[in-house]
Amino acid sequence: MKTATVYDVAKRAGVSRGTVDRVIFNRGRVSQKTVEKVREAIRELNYSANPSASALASKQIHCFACLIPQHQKGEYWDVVDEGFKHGLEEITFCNVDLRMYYYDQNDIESYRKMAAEILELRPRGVITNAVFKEAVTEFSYKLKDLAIPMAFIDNKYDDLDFDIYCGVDPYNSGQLGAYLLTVHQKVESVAMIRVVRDSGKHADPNAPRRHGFVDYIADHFPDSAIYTLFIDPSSSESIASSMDRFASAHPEVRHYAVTNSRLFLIANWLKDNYDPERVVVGFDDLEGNLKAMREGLVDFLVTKDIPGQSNYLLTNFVRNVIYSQPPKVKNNYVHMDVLSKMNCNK
Amino acid sequence: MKTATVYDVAKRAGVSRGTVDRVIFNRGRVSQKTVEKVREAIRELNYSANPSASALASKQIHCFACLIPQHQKGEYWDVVDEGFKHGLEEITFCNVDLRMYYYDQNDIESYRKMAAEILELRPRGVITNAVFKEAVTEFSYKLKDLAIPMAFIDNKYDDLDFDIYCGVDPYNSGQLGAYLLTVHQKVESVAMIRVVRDSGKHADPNAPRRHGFVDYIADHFPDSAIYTLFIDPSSSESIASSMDRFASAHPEVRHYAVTNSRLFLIANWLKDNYDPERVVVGFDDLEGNLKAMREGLVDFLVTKDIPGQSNYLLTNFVRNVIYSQPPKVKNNYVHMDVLSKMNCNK
DNA sequence: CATGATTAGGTGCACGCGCACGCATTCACA
DNA sequence: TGTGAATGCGTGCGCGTGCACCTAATCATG
Repeated sequence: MKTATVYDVAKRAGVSRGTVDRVIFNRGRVSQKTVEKVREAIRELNYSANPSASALASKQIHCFACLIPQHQKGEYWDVVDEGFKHGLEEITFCNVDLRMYYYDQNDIESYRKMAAEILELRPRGVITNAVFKEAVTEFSYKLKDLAIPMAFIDNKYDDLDFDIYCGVDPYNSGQLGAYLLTVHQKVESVAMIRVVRDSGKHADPNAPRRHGFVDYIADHFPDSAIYTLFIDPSSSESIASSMDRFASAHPEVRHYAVTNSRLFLIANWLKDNYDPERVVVGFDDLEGNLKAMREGLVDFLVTKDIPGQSNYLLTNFVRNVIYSQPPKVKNNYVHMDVLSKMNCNK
Repeated sequence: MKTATVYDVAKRAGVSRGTVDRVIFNRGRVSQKTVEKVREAIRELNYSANPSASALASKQIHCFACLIPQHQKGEYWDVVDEGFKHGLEEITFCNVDLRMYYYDQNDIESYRKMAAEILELRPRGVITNAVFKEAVTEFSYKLKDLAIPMAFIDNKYDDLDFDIYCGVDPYNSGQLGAYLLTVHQKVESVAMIRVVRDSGKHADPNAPRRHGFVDYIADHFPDSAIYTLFIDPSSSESIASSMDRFASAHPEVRHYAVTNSRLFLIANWLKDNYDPERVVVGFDDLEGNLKAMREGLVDFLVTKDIPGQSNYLLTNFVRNVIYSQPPKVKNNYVHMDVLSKMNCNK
């Protein structure tokens, strides 16, 4: 079965190809009556542009902007970034130019500054994550004024307007971590390791995951103690001493969970203080975390396909925007994956 | 940066576009010297055809054939099939016609018959899985004679010629299943449930997985007994009675593994004879298996992205064949995934 | 050496679309 | 009523390929 072309639509509507083109792209210069005739013909013939021909003919470069946290090599957002790069390659034929912008997770003003730059760029679409409620909300409203669609990656604010989202259900991921930490066991006390942050400024993005974790433990082991332990990522000596202090204060604790993505920070301590009885669970398959797992220091990692997620989001978002179609699924909750020493090699 | 076109290649090689075209598609009618000049120019300019323009210009329909086991709705190969369908949609602009052929897993002659039909069709490429060593080998040789490339899905024969493979490492998956069955526990005896087959005719495709499972148990629990229990998929009453018989003969066994994909066959028995102390592990996220997991009858499922795997294989294979490029990675070992009650909802 | 077949290579067109340009007709306003 | 601007619509070209068709040179053969 042959698909309809602009020419078919034009013939059916009794106009020329140029007019059909103007209607499709809302370029104006068409009378209301004609617009409706053309729309009708498009609907009747179920016309949609041949993507190959579009890409070939259009010399226009579709500019998209992405605003995510700045990061070091190997960190969580670095892997997200890779996924975007990879997705970009998949849609080369769409002539997409993806501009990356990075903000400082501890500085809401840096987010605002980058957001302003993006607004000036007037891209066809924007991807960002949910961090500073206030700043993201402002940004979202301004984008809406300019009719620029927006997508959330990794986490989102449900009350804002966005086209598409891709990420895991963080509360559920916390529950899964707790399940794996305690499966087939009796548990009396659990240590939950957090990273100190300049937390006055913004909501901790890991909070929902932590809540899932805590709720699961409380539900299934109501008599168990949950200790929270803060470590400072900027100093490895301070990490070791924090861990030492905790371990000697609570020698009975065998179950450790790191609810953020940086389990690798305590890998050295786990190695230097190895205890075969200890159970350790972490999140996200960063290279450092995987290394710790291969060394037998970690029992389970809860993760997901991080680059796959950003890849998926980008390619779908771009397609939606370029061909002005609504997303098939707005909220894409990615599948959580469990890694153990037996399946942690890519 | 502009990508090179055929025209650029032609200019560089000092020939015309038509000659470049003949070289790329091996249409002959070009002297050896010129062929090399053109190849050289292609390499230097890192030329690859613009997929949009190719798709637009080519009216040719690329016919591919796929030969996999016949199946019922919801079974393993049904999910594989879905992945192919989905992949086909992603590459609509490539004008691919994928013809599906199905054989009877218990009848090597049915494989031969379908293979013969495919040979007559002369497709651009063939996808199949490794089942009947003899028949697949014959098929592979005949395809090679016709210069038709071949891809393996799910499992493979390493000594045959194929372009690309996609599947899990089955031995490793068996090990992972054993690990999850026994993690954090002392194990004295294990039941391994198999499906009776017309096993004289062909090698059991699940053998490597079973070996991985058995080896892991033997390595980590040398004193543990491993019992093998056969069930007959065609009769649910016989399944129940087999299970009953085994359970009363070996009441001490708490660890059950189903090493094929049909854990769902014993779901009813597990429910009717529920034992909170029992640990159950299975393979593959078929709908029936997931249902059993949601009902709390199964502790872990080892699986992978089944449709994703076939989708990936198809899209890459087609691209390789159409643009006559070698695959980036020939052996694609897909990541194994662990499902528990906490992450078994899509 | 004549003749036809074969080999090596070039050229033109169509694919479906985006977009720049061009040409009428109508409208606003002096 | 004349004139320039705005409106409504049609046409032609080019994007990079694939492929059918054409030409010139070479070769085999009697």
